[in-house]
Amino acid sequence: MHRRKKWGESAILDTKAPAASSAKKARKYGGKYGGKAVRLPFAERREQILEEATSLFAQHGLTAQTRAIAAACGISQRLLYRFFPTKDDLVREVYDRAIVGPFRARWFLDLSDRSRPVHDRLCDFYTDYLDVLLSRRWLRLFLFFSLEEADLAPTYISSVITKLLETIAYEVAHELKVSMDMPPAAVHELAWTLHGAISHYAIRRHIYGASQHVPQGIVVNMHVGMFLGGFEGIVREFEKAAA
Amino acid sequence: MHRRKKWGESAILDTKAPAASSAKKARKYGGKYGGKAVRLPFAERREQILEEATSLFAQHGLTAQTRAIAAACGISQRLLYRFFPTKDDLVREVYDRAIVGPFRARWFLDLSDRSRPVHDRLCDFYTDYLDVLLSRRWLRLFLFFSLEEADLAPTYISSVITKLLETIAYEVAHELKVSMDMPPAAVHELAWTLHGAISHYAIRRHIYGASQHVPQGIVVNMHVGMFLGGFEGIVREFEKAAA
DNA sequence: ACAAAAGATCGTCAATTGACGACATATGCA
DNA sequence: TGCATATGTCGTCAATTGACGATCTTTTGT
Repeated sequence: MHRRKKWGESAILDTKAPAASSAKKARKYGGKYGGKAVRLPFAERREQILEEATSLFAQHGLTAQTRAIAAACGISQRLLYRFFPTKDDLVREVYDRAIVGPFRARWFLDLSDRSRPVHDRLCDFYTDYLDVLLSRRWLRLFLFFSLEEADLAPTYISSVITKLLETIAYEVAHELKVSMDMPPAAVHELAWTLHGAISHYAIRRHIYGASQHVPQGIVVNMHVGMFLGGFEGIVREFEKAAA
Repeated sequence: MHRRKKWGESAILDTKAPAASSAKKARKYGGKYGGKAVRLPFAERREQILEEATSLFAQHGLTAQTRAIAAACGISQRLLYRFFPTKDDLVREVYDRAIVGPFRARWFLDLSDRSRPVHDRLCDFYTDYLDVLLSRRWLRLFLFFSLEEADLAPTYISSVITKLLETIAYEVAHELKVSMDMPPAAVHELAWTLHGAISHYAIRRHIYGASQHVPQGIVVNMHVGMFLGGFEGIVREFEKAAA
């Protein structure tokens, strides 16, 4: 937001909307349309719109303009409304696809595979999780949704993440042979110390532009090691405090 | 963003701009002005504007309208431009005041007070830090700035936080009597495991609306305990890997 | 070949929004 | 008292933006 952007020079819509017609507006439909866009079948065009909308929302927030999305697709703005009744419908579908969609059911299986050390399972899981979910695009989208659409984000958090936290906590407890006699909320907070630390690592990398120096593998290892190293002590302390 | 908001019913500017004049626009200046706002000295009005702007930016993002800010102050929109040449100038000053301002120099002193156990120092520090800095308002503002104004946020992170991370890491290393023969970036990542975990706790509380069940004091204790419990092992492992 | 369906565009409307010129009124001070 | 100055408002402009009626063009089925 440098000074006021000069009128007509949009920061987002720089792809130059499809020819504003050289002749002012003399002829109405002077024989031929600008008809440039290649004709695509319904489903395909719809995918393309969702894809471009996702990118633009991730870059500029949910306020990214419908005109910019159309320009990115190489189509007229009006055409968007043949696929989505309102911008809000488009926004919601982007949320379902790009936020909730990428979650992998396989993660739960791999995390529960007790034939491998839990340390390795956690490192592998978070390496994958960072690449697939905690990417720059996903994170920016998620934060924009959380900040601007308070009613959508919680859905995602509560259901899937909770299950993930419980899986992690119980797998670690099993390998360390400690019992977890604490209320569910406490179990969640315990697992959040690892999950939150790694999530924040992704946030500072992708959102704040920091933590670029130490390789990701080392960082993941450090976080997992810290978690496993402190886990038993915390559980014992919790049981002592509860007694 | 439910459906399309009806025209004229702004989600943000609901304070009804100071009387749109009952009579359509018949009389131009019909003898008396609407002159409602109490007259304030320059500096005082300026403070008020910054305060209201901060609140609105935190709630709705940096796109909150100048008209809404003016309405919140009970003044005309035009008056804002007597204090800030452009909206962008207002935004930047809000950043300096509300983001960078609240940082306490005292934190560094208290963290370095070796007459107290480092566990207590860390718990006290993060309790205060959560209340003062990682509040809902500060966090939302910081995230909006990070997402929408990529050039401002890094300033804050790099200078102050780095110093904080180093202080914490070295104080813990001193008490645990371990040497820290590792590159600065690694020291930072090490301290980030605690600082990031707590920051993320604040984010999920204030931004995602989660983690409301376990009392803050317990959570802080858990994070600090986890950090101290895993610290030594990680440092040793790092030294082994480097050898 | 030809009409209906599907894909795509033009032009425009009304609300929003940052900015500002012109004008009004209260306050302080000589 | 009287005017210069500081504080404040009105009205409006131009660019932006979601939405949509009216039309045009290509494809498809018979």
